[in-house]
Amino acid sequence: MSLQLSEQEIVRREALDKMRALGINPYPAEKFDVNATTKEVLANFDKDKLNFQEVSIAGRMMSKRIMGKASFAEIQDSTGRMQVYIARDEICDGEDKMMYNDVFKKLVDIGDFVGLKGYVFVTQVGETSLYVNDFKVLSKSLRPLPIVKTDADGNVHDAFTDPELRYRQRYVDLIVNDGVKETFIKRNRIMNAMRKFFNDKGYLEVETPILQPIPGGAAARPFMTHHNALDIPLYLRVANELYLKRLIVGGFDGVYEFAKDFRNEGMDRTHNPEFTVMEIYVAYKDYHWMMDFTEKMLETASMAANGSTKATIGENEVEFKAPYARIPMLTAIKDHTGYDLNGKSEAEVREAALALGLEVDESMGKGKLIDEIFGEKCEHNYIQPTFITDYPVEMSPLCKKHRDDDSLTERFELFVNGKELANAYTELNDPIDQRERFEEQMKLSEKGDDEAMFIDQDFLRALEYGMPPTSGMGIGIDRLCMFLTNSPSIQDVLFFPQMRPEKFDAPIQKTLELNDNEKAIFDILKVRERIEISELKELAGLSGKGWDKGIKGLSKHGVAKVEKTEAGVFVGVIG
RNA sequence: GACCUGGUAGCUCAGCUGGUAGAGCAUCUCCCUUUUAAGGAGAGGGUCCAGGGUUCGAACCCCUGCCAGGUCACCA
Repeated sequence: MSLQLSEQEIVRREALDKMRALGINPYPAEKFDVNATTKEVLANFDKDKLNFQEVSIAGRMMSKRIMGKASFAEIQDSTGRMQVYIARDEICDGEDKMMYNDVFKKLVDIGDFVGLKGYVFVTQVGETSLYVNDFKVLSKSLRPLPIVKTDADGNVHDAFTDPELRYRQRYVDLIVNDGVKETFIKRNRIMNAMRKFFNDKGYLEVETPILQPIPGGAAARPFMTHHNALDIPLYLRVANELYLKRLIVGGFDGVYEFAKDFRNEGMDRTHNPEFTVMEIYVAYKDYHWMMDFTEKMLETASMAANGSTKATIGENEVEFKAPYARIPMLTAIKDHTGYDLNGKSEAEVREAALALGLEVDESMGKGKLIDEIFGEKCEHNYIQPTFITDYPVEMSPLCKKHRDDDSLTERFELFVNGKELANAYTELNDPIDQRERFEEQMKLSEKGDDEAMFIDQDFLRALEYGMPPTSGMGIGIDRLCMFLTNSPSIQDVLFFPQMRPEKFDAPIQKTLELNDNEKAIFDILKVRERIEISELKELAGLSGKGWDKGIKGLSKHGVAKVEKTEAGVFVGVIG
């Protein structure tokens, strides 16, 4: 081990050894009984009632202010931080002042876990604090934490802000940055509220396969993997739609799943290769019903997150209170471009797209063109939650045709803050129509569309047994959390966003400037690691002088070592 | 994938037209029983992302690469 340790890391390792030398276990096994959190104490302490007189708290030491025989420190637990007062003669019995002078003052560092017992009081300056009379080391921290401070005016000093460090070392981000935990707690509250909303209606939470032989249910590029025992390719799911509908065929009235989906596509502020989607399917409903349902669900989620149906998203104030505007797609296009595409031919739609300055190509059919116009000219305008309804049939191969117009489908997407949040259908349950739609997807695939859907024969078989009229909806949980926590990047609502793997330094051959002789010898040693000296000399093929200089140089650099043993003289690499 | 910006001490950042590295906090030493981002005084700490090039001399200029962030494209 030739780890490059910083001065501060060395100091902490030395402190660890000194603790052990003093008979203090820096990593004790036994439990430490906690009977209060800092949050409870700060919220409920009343100096007239004299409550919290036998308090036991535990957490990380986050600051230390030593003033001779007494000190102030801050302890951070899962709920927050509070100040503690530690006086030498309180934590040390009799003459032995080791616990204060050595352990607390010198060997305990910022970031160490400690357990503290004592009573709560208010200092002269008016801060509720713990008067410590017992002090125990619970776990030593070997790396220095960034020290983030907030002054009386709320200004943050030395904030830990580098996004790369924050995402790669989320644990540090969570320790030192206020508000990070809150985002993830809200995420949990949002999902719990949705779950309760569904369960209260009697819908069943289910789990369906992530490893799928056919990645169906969405137009997206899948991740591929391989199962050894079956010797078949498997895909990570891009959606769970087709499996959930099979369950509706099977007789459930409502099923839902919070699912991780995987798409092998680009990454940016709103896309992570793995992401969470909630999909729900309810029998005997249509997309109008689903709009009512979605509104109420979001109202509930917003209340759970923020205690309000209003949410601030960047510059915008968004109102999640139902009902939301419902605008057919062609109306939206007419509103924002002036073109009425109702009943127009593909050629006419293409003309309109060109006139609007869009890039179009021959492979784009009418549906794709309409979608393109909407995406470019309309989408970003919908800041307040808005249902855009009735999409062209070509764009929606799993959606039932519109009851009044068979060039359209009974589909809606919900837009919030100019971005798509949810997608829903009156589900296609006509197995013959479904087979034709899949076949159209095949044609697209043959034309070169690499995300056209595969034909899922088993799914078609299931539909042939009969699926009740059903409405289904999918919502991006990460995006919803971004909105409800006002996070500008998906990375802020994922604990561990995908990053290029970090390279950890290989300790060997760093900072070393080897000359040619040294290099010739070292190249052999890298492979052999330990080798008899005369064999090494022969393999290196150097002149007598070159050999001599090379091997001495390597020893001096500390990368190789010559050892004389009973069995002969050996050269080994020093890791 | 294209373009823009950045990578300097544990953290946040300075570093001018190139002259061989600086601050605050953290760390270490000493002094001090109630201090509020910070008690006082002093000290140590750096492969300036990596590799090449230009130059008497490079953290700085040029080239290549790595990593990250942003914008766009692709994509729900």
